[in-house]
Amino acid sequence: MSYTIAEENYIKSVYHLQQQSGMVATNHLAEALQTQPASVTDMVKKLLGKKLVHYERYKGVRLNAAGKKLALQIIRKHRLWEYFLVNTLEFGWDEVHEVAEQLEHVSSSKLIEQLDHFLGHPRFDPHGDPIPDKQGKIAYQQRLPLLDQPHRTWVEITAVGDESPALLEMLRHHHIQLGTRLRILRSFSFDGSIEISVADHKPVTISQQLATTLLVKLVEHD
Amino acid sequence: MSYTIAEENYIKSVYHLQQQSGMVATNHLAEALQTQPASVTDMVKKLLGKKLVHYERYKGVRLNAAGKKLALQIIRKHRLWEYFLVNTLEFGWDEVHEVAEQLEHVSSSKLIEQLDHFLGHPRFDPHGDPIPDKQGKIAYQQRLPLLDQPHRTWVEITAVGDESPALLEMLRHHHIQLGTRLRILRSFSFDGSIEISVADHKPVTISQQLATTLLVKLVEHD
DNA sequence: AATATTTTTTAGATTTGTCTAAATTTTATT
DNA sequence: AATAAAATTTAGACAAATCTAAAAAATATT
Repeated sequence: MSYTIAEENYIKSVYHLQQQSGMVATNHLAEALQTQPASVTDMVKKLLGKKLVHYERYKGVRLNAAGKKLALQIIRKHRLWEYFLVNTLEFGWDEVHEVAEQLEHVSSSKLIEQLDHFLGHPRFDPHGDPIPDKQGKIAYQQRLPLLDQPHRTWVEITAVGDESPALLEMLRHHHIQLGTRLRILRSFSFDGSIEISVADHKPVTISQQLATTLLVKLVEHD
Repeated sequence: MSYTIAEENYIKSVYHLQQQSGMVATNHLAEALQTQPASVTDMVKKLLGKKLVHYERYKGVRLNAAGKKLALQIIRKHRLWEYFLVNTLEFGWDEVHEVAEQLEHVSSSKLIEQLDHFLGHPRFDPHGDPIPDKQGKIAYQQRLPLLDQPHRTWVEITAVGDESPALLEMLRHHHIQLGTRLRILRSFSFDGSIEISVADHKPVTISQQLATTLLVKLVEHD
């Protein structure tokens, strides 16, 4: 079976939306896809016909096993291409989404497996989101807001909460990227900002907003 | 201006067909695109509306300057992706066309320029066809049938006449690829086959058909 | 519980790219 | 030059994916 670009985009959106709310509402999907609720109803019926979703009138959609499998394949392609764009073609983080949206719809299993091989089977994309493997299996990793972490404990950046150029600029300024190790030294109650030390550089202060956007895992540091 | 995949495929086909016959016939295009003549007429009118072609009823189509420019951009993308698939992702020659047909429609000028840079600005694709540069300029190279070349003169393979797996298998068997140097030692009138020496290996005999499919340029050999 | 509001679906229309069948024009043949 | 054959275009239809406006169902409010 092969699917149209529109179908694939719906499946991907349902997947992302149902991570939060078990059943996805028509209006919610319409907003995510920047389309009209009536169009969503039409397409959902088509996906039901193709046995990719569970659906009952007025109740919402949910992927079935086949739909989930397809969603993971598409997300795998999207994130592998993002990794390629950033690591091989030297794109910035903030420039990859739109292009990956197009590349993810190219259908060739050989292409994607060879790309995966060439890239060295990466498990996380440039934003820290996991890349499903060929079987759809996802590697999990802690993604805790930096702000909530205990002081003086070493942590490592695992993901970022948004993909904006503004955040990228900020992180470059502070020499922070995925995998960077740092720890909180103290926090300021005045504005919620925190003082951190990145690797072995001298301490710097970052805003509460930034500290909330950075996601980390706990690490043992030597 | 941006164009649909269908429009891009028509433009590309017109470009290739008009290389031979100045004006492209409706039936000819229909056959190349595996569609009906009536569909071609419809689309050609649309391309006329977008000012990409010259067209007169019952007379045929021809690209104008804008159409040619677009065609060269698409061909550039197609051939750069083919080069990538063969040289970076280790595809065989004969496996790339279908995938490149999809990749060529991804629209992002940054993508294609970064890809070109990563690949080292190749000027010829894996079949020996020239890759237009950013401005649409094409590098020319001799493409003479090996069969017609004078005996004992060194030549270099510049292109191949088809993209079949069968030809690829044949060339791998003889250790021949693009850039390989060889010369004709003698020819046999019985079946038109020729004896050649490839690089400094011992002489082998190849069929007339193969010798016609291999395209070469003359080189000075030391 | 009745009514108002929101959400969702249905009905009917539109655009893109295609099709078949019939009509028209061009080209070839007698 | 008349006629036959081939090529091309027109007319009308269809599937995919979307839209707007109206109807129906579910939810919230009084």
